[in-house]
Amino acid sequence: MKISEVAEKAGLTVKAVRYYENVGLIPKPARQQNGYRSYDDSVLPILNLIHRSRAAGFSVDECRELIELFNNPARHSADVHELICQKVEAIEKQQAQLEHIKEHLIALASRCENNEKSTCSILASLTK
Amino acid sequence: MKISEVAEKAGLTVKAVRYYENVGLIPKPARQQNGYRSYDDSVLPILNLIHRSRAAGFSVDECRELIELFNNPARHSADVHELICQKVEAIEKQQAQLEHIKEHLIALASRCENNEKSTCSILASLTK
DNA sequence: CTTAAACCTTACCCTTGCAGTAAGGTCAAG
DNA sequence: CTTGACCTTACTGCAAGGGTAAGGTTTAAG
Repeated sequence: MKISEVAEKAGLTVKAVRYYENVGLIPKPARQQNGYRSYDDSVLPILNLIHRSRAAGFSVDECRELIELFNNPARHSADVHELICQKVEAIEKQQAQLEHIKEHLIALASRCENNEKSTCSILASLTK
Repeated sequence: MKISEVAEKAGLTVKAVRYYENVGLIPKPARQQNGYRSYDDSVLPILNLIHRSRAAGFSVDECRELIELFNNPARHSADVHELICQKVEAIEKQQAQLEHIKEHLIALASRCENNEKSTCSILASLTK
């Protein structure tokens, strides 16, 4: 398989696949005579794992941990469970922050004159 | 005022103040004989605006828009209101995404064996 | 047979919002 | 006189690739 083919099968871009190789997430593939990367199917589970966990908000470094667990036959499923739960907590923290900011903005907006004049209590409040 | 003084008054780092100058958010200040930047109080409202709106999730470019409105005596307060509301909508979009991801992760975790064995339906699901 | 499209390669710059560091100048206190 | 706390510019780095250049290859069509 050439790179565009694995990329498409995994739902990734060619650029991304080469990037994951550069940062060591996936092993360096064999090369054809012409220098083209030559993949076999064994890379697909890892690429799928990367694609899905990136989409689920994991950083590339966190993907690395997941891949190590995936590659480790002596892993405990509880370790994977733990990683997922940590991510859920991180997301909840982020949600709380966003909620906080949103409420602040809504409070600002509600005090706004919202008309064609230049007097603006939002700007007044933000520059104080 | 020297740079560390304005920075502290606005709750910013010296680095950040110089950065905002470089990207044109604040005007280039006068210089003392020794080359040190010399600020007067007029920069403080702008720095406060930057500090608060950055904390509220605005990008530096969005801060630029706010500053332009702040500097424009012919502004309409409705325009400021509009910017805030757009930001609120963006935050809500982000919240919805996070919620989506979180639910996905929770669903994964709930199906996990969560024990000392290596069989892991999370990894199975992510690599499929 | 030739050419153009569609691949592939490496390598470098761009993004965001600064922080860190180097290498140096300046200023006040002890 | 020296130490320490400031200040200056300038360069590098972070995340996670995207965009582009400049070139080699292959394949389908004319």
